[in-house]
Amino acid sequence: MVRAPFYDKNGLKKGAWSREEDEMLRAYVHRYGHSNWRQLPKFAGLARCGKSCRLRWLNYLRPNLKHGNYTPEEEQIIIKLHQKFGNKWSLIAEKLPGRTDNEVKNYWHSHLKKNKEITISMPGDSLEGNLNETHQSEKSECHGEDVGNNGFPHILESSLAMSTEKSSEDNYSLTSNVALSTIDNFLAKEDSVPPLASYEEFSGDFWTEPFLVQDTYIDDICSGEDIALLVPNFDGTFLL
DNA sequence: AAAAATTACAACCGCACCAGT
DNA sequence: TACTGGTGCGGTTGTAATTTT
Repeated sequence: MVRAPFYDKNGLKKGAWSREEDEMLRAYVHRYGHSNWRQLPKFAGLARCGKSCRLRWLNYLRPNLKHGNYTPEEEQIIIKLHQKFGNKWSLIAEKLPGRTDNEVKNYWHSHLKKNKEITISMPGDSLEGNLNETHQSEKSECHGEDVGNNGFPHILESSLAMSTEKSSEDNYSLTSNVALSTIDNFLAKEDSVPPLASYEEFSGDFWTEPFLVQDTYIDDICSGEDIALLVPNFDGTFLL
């Protein structure tokens, strides 16, 4: 389902990431963080461009990410927020702990876009008005002090309790009443909600503070001695 | 059973924004 | 003020997997 790996004219690898590359990137970020994505692949011993490393980390290797199995609640949030914000995927993803903008975007295009006509006819919504209005307020609301806030009640918890079966147009109608009331509450207090719980637990400032992980995670990535062999120093040498 | 069509999603690309100089 | 480098975001592509014919 991914592009076949290949090397471009500059010798940089493109396409699908191998397990080894994932482990190298994960181990490097774990050890040194990612203050400079452009330099990172060189020090990490990866034949990738920094942009590719960043994308791989953000969309796949980051801790606390969820993959697949969107709950009806999540589905409804995406629909609602898309009505409100339009294609502001990063903004929408902020409200969905463990989801990335890329994943939300993909999900929208592959699952929800076709339901748009149904969705926008739901009562209580003034789509155009909301879009214009919220895009105006968005700058201050989402790039200011309230960025990353998350008032949505227990998405992760409810996700676990819910069936893991993928949502469909059928359960869309079944769950919409309950889900929408929850989501409306969520959206109503959106301006005063706390930061993403999952990331807060992980680190006070995910991007600038040292990488903190659970023991299980460390055990996982350090289980093989090859990992230790792959961890480079900033001077270009490698730790053994 | 095979071919064709469709779906799902990881990854790439280009552009915009921001900070530093 | 203009330029440069780094980063983030949104759109798009490529292709494996799945479904339909």
